[in-house]
Amino acid sequence: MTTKNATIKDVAREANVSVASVSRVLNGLGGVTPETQKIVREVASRLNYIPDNAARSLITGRTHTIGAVLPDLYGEFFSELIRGIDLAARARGLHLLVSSSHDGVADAAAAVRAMRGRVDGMLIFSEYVDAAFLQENLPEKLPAVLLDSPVKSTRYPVLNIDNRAGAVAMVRHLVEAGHQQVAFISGPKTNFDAQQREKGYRAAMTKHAPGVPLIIVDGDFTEESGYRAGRELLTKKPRPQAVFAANDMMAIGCLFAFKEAGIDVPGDIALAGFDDILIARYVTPPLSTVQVRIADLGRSALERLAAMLNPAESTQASVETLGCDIVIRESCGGKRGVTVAPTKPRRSPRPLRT
Amino acid sequence: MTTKNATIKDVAREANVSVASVSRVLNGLGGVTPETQKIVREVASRLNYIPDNAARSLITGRTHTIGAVLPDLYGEFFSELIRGIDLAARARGLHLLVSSSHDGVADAAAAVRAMRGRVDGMLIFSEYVDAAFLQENLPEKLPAVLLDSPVKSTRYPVLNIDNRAGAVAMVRHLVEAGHQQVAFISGPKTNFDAQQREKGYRAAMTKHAPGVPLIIVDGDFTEESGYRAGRELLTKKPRPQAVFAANDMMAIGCLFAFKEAGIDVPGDIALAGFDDILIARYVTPPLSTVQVRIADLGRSALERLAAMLNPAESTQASVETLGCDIVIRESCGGKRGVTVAPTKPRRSPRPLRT
DNA sequence: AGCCGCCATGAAAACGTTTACGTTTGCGCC
DNA sequence: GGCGCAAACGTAAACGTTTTCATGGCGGCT
Repeated sequence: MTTKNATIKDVAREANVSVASVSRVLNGLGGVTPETQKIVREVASRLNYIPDNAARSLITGRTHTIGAVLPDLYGEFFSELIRGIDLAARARGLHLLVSSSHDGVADAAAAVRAMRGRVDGMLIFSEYVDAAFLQENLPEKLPAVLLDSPVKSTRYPVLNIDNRAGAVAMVRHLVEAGHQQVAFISGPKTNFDAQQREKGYRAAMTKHAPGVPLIIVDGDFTEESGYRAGRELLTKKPRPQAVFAANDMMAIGCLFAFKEAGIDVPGDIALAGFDDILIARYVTPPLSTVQVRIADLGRSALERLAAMLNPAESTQASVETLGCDIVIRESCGGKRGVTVAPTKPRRSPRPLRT
Repeated sequence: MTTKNATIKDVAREANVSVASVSRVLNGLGGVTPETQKIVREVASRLNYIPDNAARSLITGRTHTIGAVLPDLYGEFFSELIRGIDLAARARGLHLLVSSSHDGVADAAAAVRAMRGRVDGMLIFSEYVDAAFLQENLPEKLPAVLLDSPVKSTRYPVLNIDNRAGAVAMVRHLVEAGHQQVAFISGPKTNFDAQQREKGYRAAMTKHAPGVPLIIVDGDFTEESGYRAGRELLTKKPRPQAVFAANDMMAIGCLFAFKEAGIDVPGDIALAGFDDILIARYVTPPLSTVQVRIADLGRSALERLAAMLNPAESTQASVETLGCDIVIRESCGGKRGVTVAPTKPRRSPRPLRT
């Protein structure tokens, strides 16, 4: 056993051929006799030869690595997203360089810059990116795909979650289930998802419950804000028949406020959230919500990016939108466990470690 | 704007110095006049020069990247672990190459091999690794740290969660709270964590409730198996006074079985789990459990690895163990919300996206 | 005044590949 | 038997750095 790793030269010498031939064989370029190929392969595996990626990247200009820049995501959302990306990347023989937990635009910029030259393309998921940001921090010709972003770029494809349609579907369900007065607990004003969800609520109310006054209480996506919103809603007269929160955590906070006040859910008031976090099905009563197919988002984004890397596949920037499904559980008094929109089986709760 | 990126040669030419001097300035090696430094820096930033990582790696043999090979982890555990690793890596100027969702030894082996030459070191978290696996798949001299692994290696440091001590602490708490007959729902027989937790249960019972017969029901970490175990436990005579499940999901399944049977928790029977998953505090009653500081695990592992990369810091293989805290909630009738073991503030539930 | 040594700098080798280009070989065809 | 062509293979340049070593100049010391 030598202490240094074998290089292509070692293989060439040992196989009595030139380095060019070794390279040709190992990259399957052809122009080499089957016999020579056999010998080269044998020697290569005998020496346990692995091509040096740095040298290869240097000459080819490709790294076979894609970078993912993600914000400070929590729990399921983060893990599902990475899962989707990772699986798709592996299927394409790409590696995944991750930089997560970015809070603030400077942080995100640093992450993007640090990846320069290390990746062939980037997946960027950050509320801080806009056209100027990209212009400034992204190398001229680097392919990139934006996730869940309001940016409309002619250069980069954007993949969004159809928050608006999800919200519309849920409001429609609530109204059709007999709850005309649907109140809404909004998310942070600056958050893109929150904005879209509120738009969906407004649009759906206008369409499916025309003439019913809108009730909107501010929230910020935290359980705490949901709790406060819940208490506030109980003071409204007339009391709304249903509450739709812009995310599950707020819905849960709201649920606690109702419980505390002795208000029965769904008997006295119906409740629904958004995201379908794992907890949603474990609170009492289980929470109706809008499910987002996060892993799909990651997978689609990666495939989109992979297509850009391959000059053969012609691609153009576009904004694509991934649908949501509504999941009806007891909290809104619907038929239990019925899923209304077309849905895919979802990963069931599982142990942390297998 | 040229179409190609500036190289060190461009900078050298433009600044009327040699490439060597540019390199020296940009790497802060000294031996260059302040005036020259100034000029070089100016030119470099004017040309927007970014050193090519491939070329740099080729000559230095370092990538400033570490690889993380992870199994099919779920939700919080995965995201917290990555968070810990990522934060520590960023602090050290290291990049993170992730390969997750590995099921099976072949999968893990492929992941490890694929990282060859792309990373300076590896973090390996997989129940499939053993001494032979490492011997076979890991390059001779590549530093690596093993997470949550039974492997005792003289070559690689191992970082474990102190499952045993956590279990002991919880059993002790249950017994001291007046529940002598503590039953245990075990995890998968082959799972390292599950084994350690069971050992802890056995040891603690022997020590703190000597003479009390052990009651152990099989489970496999799923909610379903916890439910079945719960039903089985209700048939035991005498009925145990407390149930300790090897993870939270089983405890929750068990809780549902008890609810269904009209058994009050904690009135009729106390209940505790392990992991402190987010759901634990949202079920009714909130679940007592053992908290694992996952982000800490990731951070420690990375720092350990970083130390190995630096030849200056002398390091030797060792097995280190990270403590757990027990978190007492209503499900075991303890003083509500009291945390017994020393604990750190934990990230509170937060919105999926901020 | 001469010498020694240090400091700033430059020239060039080295890292391990891929690939453009040139050379040999074998073969078929006239 | 000579000629040309294609297939197989080799040579060497190129990629963009870091780093070793050599060189020249300058100041201080004897």
